[in-house]
Amino acid sequence: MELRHLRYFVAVAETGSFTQAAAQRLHTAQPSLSRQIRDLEDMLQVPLIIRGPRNLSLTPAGQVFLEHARIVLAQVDAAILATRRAHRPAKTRFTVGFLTGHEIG
Amino acid sequence: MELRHLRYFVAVAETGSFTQAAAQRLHTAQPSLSRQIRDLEDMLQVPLIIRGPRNLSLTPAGQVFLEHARIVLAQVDAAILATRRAHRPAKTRFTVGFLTGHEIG
DNA sequence: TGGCCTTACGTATGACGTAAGGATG
DNA sequence: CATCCTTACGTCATACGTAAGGCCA
Repeated sequence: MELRHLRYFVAVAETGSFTQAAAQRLHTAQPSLSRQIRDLEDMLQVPLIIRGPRNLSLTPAGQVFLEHARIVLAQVDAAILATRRAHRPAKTRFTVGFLTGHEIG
Repeated sequence: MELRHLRYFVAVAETGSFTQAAAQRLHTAQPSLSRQIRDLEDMLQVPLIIRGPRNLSLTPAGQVFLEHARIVLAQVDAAILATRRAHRPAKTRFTVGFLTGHEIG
């Protein structure tokens, strides 16, 4: 499993459509998206989405996975921010400089 | 960024060696691992590891990223467990069946 | 039959392995 | 010169796009 699967699944769940998610949010083709979601379900060995001809819905397991996936993706963003902040503490310079008096980045 | 990058980085950080991480934990070749870590640092635009000839150490930003990466990976595992449990609630069957009286999975 | 998802298939990006190179004690 | 990491390069897995095929109102 990779973050791509989480991003794709969240997009499908939130737009309620493979077509919408692919075109508007992921900028990819539907078949690729469909395949990745299928792969995700195969990995988990759990169906996440109930495909209807006109609309789709999440299984109970799909709703659980959606909540977790959102948290994971949010924490990845937080990790990036925190890491960059640790490297380049521009707006909190005193937290680095008040001891040694010199800058790192 | 993908989960692979987090897995690789954590393995390197915890073993303290590209060689050890590749052979013992990741079962891959060092050059591939080296490249993925480099890609990760390029994405973040933050150096994470200080390469020494005999040993390596983490930058402050690397330590921050390590903590976050561990959390993310742990939550992915938790997501998988929770999702499978939601699909196949064997040990808490009454939470599904006590209303409708029928089983899903 | 029109919209939506899936299957089939060819392409291409990139992850990986092998080999060679550079650096350090 | 022994060890570790990096660079170079060819190969292969697989993610992606296009086209065709169901399925259901």
